[in-house]
Amino acid sequence: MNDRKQHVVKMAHQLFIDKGFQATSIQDILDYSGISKGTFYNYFSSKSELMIAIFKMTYADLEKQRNELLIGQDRTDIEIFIKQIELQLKTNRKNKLITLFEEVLVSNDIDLKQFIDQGRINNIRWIYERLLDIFGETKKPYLLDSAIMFMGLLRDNIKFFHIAHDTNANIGHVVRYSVRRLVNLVDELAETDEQLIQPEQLESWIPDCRKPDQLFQKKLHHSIYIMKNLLRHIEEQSKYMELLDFIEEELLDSKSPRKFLIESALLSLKAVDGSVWEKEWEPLEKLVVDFFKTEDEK
Amino acid sequence: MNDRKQHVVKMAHQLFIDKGFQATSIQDILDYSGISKGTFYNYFSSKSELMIAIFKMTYADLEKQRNELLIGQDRTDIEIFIKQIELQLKTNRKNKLITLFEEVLVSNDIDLKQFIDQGRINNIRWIYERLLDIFGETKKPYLLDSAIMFMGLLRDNIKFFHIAHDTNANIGHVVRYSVRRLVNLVDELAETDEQLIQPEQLESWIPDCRKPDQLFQKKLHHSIYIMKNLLRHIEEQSKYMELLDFIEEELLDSKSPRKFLIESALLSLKAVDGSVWEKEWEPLEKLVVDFFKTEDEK
DNA sequence: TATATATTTATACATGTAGTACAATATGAA
DNA sequence: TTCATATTGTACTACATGTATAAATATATA
Repeated sequence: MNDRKQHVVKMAHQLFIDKGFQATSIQDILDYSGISKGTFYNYFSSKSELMIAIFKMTYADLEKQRNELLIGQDRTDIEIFIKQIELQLKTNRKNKLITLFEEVLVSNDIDLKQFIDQGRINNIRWIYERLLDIFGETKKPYLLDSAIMFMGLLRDNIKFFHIAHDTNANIGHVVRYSVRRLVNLVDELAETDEQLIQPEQLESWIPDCRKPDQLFQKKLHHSIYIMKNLLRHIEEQSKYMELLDFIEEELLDSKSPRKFLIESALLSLKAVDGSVWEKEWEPLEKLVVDFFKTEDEK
Repeated sequence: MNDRKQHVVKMAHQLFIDKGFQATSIQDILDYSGISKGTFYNYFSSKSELMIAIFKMTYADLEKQRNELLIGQDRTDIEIFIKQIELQLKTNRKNKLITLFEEVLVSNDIDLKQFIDQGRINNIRWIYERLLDIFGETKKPYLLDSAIMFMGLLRDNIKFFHIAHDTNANIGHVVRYSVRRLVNLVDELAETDEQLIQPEQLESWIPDCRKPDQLFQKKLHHSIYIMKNLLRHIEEQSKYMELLDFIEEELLDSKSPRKFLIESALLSLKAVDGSVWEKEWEPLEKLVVDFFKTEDEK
């Protein structure tokens, strides 16, 4: 990434921190960083992509600092873990990451959502592995559950502590309180031998080669789901339902989906009236086109 | 709210559930519910206001169902609490409330944010009070912390359980697992005598300093409800109904209720005949007087 | 039934946003 | 200097929220 681009990222991040993601327009970013629209879209294909760049940079930095805390230290020392969590919280606060996450999670941008979700899962995984360091193999079956619940209770403790005391200080106090709950949690789970989610599940959550495919699946399913709902009050709905089902099946289950059949089905579907319908039909068609484009490249 | 308006709310809610709040344009709502733009803006001043209407309706319904579960039951029975939590989760899922909350929290609409935040705090308070029923006064100092952490860990348990098993079923299993953690949490906090946030804090969260407190709201609503019933067999009832509605709305929803208008409305209402009526009119007037007295003190 | 009042519709309009297209211009290395 | 690449400026499309208003329609009342 060149200096100029880096500069835009920095300026945009500042604007996002000050005004929020949604409230910052592209024009704001252009003015604030002194570039033209053309250059912006040369760098990033959208505001979302710029956001991803910001997240990536911030998280790379966090990870680096986080690992530095471990250098030459005892991995089983829970005090180091506490310091790492505090670091993470401070980074979050400094960069308004939580707020930006939330904003972004609702921005109708599936790619961006995917990115954030993956980030969260990575974070859970990091905590899980640190807990494995600290509590040892014997507690392993309970540590994914513990990691998940720890993140949940920590987040809300921070949130409401902040509301109650209206201060950013004393975060350390909240972290220590929450970690004590975590320790108790692990002990109790081991004692009663209760497990909600197996740590092995983590492996299937990690990004792998099938990920883009899964994303496509999700998008397709979502699109078709919505269109089915729209059909509810339309005559001949069953015919169109069948067409939609056929497209989904042919694309997801068939080894070599028959392009001509799917295109014909799409055309028949286009005949349905209504502007809402039309607005939903288009992305479906785009999905199909993209599907066959990448299919040809293989 | 008249039938037509109700119909619009219903159709819009469906669209929000299917496509999300942001992704649904006003035009979509117009098409789907078959009204014109003029009518829409006659009903609601914005999409946000429509959203508030949806939230209010859904939550009123949830609260009703939730209380019905308690009728004739033992408040200390944790099984009832579990049923109530499950009900809440099901309502959330059915109405995509979590998603809509998140969407709305970033919509640059202060009133809407305020509304949602208050709703969350109310929820915490409700849980706190139920925990007080279940665990008793002796555990009181730890129950607000417990309520907060319970909400946090429950939410994430549900979320990741859903990711892991890709199913909406077995919510009950997750709830029970989480409630067992809650019980252990309360015990442990009492044993080690640790406290993060004092339950007394709740009181300061409830009244948004500009809005009347809940007790006042309840009293007002009750008083107006009774008076409306009395009006049933009286001529010009609709005029008086409107006056009553106006008073309630102006006192509860307006940032700076117009004293002169409310007093004038009260005077008009006094004109209704009947000794029973008079007996109900007086407490209402007292409520209003008290309201403006405390308002002036601020 | 006739008339006044309120509601609803249809349409045009103002404003703001994201993103595209493209010719003109600047920059920097061979 | 030349040539490829980066950048700019401007115009354009498309779509969104929300306002304004005259005309049509429905409702209540006398």
